[in-house]
Amino acid sequence: MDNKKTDTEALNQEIINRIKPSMPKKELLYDLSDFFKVMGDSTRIQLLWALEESELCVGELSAILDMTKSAVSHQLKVLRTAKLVRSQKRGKNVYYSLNDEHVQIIVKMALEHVCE
Amino acid sequence: MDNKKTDTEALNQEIINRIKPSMPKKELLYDLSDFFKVMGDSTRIQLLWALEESELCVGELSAILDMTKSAVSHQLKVLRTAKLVRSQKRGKNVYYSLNDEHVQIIVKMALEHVCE
DNA sequence: ATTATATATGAATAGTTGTTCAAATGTCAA
DNA sequence: TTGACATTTGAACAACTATTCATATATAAT
Repeated sequence: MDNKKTDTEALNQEIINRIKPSMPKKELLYDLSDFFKVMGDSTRIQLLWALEESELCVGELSAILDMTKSAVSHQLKVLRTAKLVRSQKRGKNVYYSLNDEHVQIIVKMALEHVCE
Repeated sequence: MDNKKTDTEALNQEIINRIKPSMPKKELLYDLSDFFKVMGDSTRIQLLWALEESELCVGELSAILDMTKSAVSHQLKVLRTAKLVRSQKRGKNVYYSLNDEHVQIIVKMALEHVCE
């Protein structure tokens, strides 16, 4: 009897058939990678790092990071859209604070990975 | 006596002076954001996800992800450079496996954030 | 040696992203 | 209202990234 496939390919198929259905669905996949994309910028990490210490307004964050208020505001919008921070207007200022407990733990984990 | 600054700016300076020195150094910052950048791609997340189940070669990964072997190989190189996977040549195949325990925990944490 | 298979690589391209700049909005004080 | 301050926004530009395609390398079998 003629096996259509070479034996290397036969070996593959078994494990492929087992793992392929256990892969995450597209939507979850995008949500996951989008989350990491948001974390994958040094400006945004600095913002989260600072906000871990205290609620801060845009001007203060801009002074702490040594960056334009505009650049900071743009990045805060990204963090807000990702629901990682929340904002609250008080007078002329807009105060930002952390919105998610997971983030601090994830950053800590990443630190352990990076510092080894 | 003449205060050079308005009172809104005076309020700022105190908190800025406290937080600014506690910010992470540039190098750590880049290491951190580089790590998240690597995770911030759905193809690479799929690769890590699959490798969590078993050691796999490029052809198998390419079949599981439904992607070109070339594209998979390119992304595996990124993961290898980031030391998230390691490779081992056996015969004609190159087998990849996870190289870091932190990653699985971090992905799990990110999942919890994303699925709420 | 030649052929087939497995993987890696480089160049090219299309798409995405972060910062800057200028301008708009909103808030308070005089 | 006018002016000063705080923040947001949109457009533009440069830098980066993921995939494709063609090709190169390496291993095994004939």
